Amino acid sequence: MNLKKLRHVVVLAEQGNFARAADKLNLSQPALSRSISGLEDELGMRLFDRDQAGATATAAGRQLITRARDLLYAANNLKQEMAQLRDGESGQIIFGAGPFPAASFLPAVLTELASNYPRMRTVLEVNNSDTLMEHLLAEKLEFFIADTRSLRPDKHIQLRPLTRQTGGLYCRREHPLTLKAKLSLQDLQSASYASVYLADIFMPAMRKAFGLESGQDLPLVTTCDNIYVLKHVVRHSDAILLCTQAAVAEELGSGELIELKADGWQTMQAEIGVVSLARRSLSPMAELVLARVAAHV
Amino acid sequence: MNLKKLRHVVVLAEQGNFARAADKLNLSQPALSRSISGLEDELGMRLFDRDQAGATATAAGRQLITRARDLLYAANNLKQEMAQLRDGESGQIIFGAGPFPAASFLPAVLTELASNYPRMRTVLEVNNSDTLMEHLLAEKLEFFIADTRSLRPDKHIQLRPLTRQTGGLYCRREHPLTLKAKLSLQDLQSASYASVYLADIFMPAMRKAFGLESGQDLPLVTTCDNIYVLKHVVRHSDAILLCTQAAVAEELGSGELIELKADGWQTMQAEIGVVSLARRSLSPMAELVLARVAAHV
DNA sequence: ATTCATTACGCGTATCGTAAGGATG
DNA sequence: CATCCTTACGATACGCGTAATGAAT
Repeated sequence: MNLKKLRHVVVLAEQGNFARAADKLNLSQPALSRSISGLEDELGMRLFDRDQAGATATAAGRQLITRARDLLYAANNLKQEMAQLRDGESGQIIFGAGPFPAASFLPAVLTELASNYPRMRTVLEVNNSDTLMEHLLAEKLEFFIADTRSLRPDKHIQLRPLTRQTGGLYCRREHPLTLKAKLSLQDLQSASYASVYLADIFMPAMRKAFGLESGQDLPLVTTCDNIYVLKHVVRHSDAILLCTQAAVAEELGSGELIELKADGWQTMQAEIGVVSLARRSLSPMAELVLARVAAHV
Repeated sequence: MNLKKLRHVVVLAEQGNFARAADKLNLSQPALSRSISGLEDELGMRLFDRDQAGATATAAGRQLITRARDLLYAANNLKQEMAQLRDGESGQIIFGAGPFPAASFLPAVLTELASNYPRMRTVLEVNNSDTLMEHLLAEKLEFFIADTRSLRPDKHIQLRPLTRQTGGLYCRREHPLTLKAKLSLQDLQSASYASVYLADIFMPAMRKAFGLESGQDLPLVTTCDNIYVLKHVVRHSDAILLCTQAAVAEELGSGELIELKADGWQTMQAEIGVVSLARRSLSPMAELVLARVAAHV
């Protein structure tokens, strides 16, 4: 007994005639005849009485048909549900992002997803890479998008490079340093900074960029993984925001924030990539999200 | 997508390993592998992530599995239900019987069915042949068992002979005619009778048996299709019961009723048979009932 | 080397379509 | 003879098992 034969039974009962039913099933009439009598043999009962007028379901046939209808309906639903899942028309995707992606391209991606796939639930966790990695390994996230430089290679982890974002120093228009024609590393060293949480691995590079000795600390006054919070701090204080350009593109455009450039300052680059579990395939929805991300990068 | 593949998915998810799942499915491991990846291709999604540890369902896989379980459960129920229907372990059979079968072998048949097939619903309509025929043609009955002599041949009707029952005249022990050594047709003519409803077609034969002219009426005082009612009348009056011997076997055995025999009286015989629709097959339950009937005849 | 899974290949069964064969009005 | 359904027969597709292959520890 399989779904195909059940469908044959149902359609035959509806049409009351082998030829019409076979036609509707895209089947030759003898094939339908065999299919039905095969099922009858299997069940050990007549399901239809045949005569020149056509076919009429027996009592057993009628009982089978009502149940078979339910079964076929459920099977159809299942198929549709799977198709929706595949096409991102339903279902849920949980992923993570570091502060820079979350502040640059991801808002636009989420906006697009929300309008084009209204039935798809998207959950985004914005956090620092360490926490994201922890959650990924616990399978709380399907993947995350973040600066991948601090990630140590791991065979359980799969890394897909996405884009580079150039870093910079950004301050408010009224910042004292904007008055100077030229800035030196000395000027930068004496300023105070706002930045996302920086992994220890970055510290040597940062000290080098700022011309600091290995014992000296970076002049960070505000650390927060939420770029929007940092932006607020920088707009209303003399702290300088240390982040990627893409994360402040809007404020640079409106003139709210201004980039500071100093002689000898080495521009740094964030390597934004997709991090996922090596032994877990990405769901169709995840692939869909990543495709939209790629389009917005 | 078919039930077989759904079962494969469910068992694989349960076992978490192709080899064990294949074993449980009585399948070779490569066959299961092909089955799963075939379904994955069909649905356009990965359902399982594989590695050396085994197979783990993806989000889509997990969703499929929960629905597939329901579907397989329903399909199994359907199969069992059909088997029960076939074996008479459930379901309903509605059939009819004339007064003579109802008073002779049918009580024993119904008793046996009730104890051996307690989950089978049996509905018996006891009535005269004309009414039974009407109900059969309206498909209110699946078949009926009755005296078939009055039935005119009809291509829509199928007739299966079952048994003959010899007719006779039965009265109570205290009946005046029992005092006479020998009875003549004259004696019978002056008595009064109780009988089931007799079709017009029988009248000439009855008149002949009683030695009556074609104008004369049969001396019937009580007509009822319920033999038990007639028996009561006969036990408490001088009416003579005209029926088959089988219908009064018990009362003859206990001596409550006595058979009257008259010179020149021609014994009549009821032709008991099964009447069903020619273009409707009998259900397995009907066949079961008829098999038990045959054993009791 | 062992333990997973997949791919290759040959085979048997199931299912199909065409064509021929009843049965029935 | 027209209209049903069933049987016969050859072709195809599908699913299976065995054996070979691949990947990972």
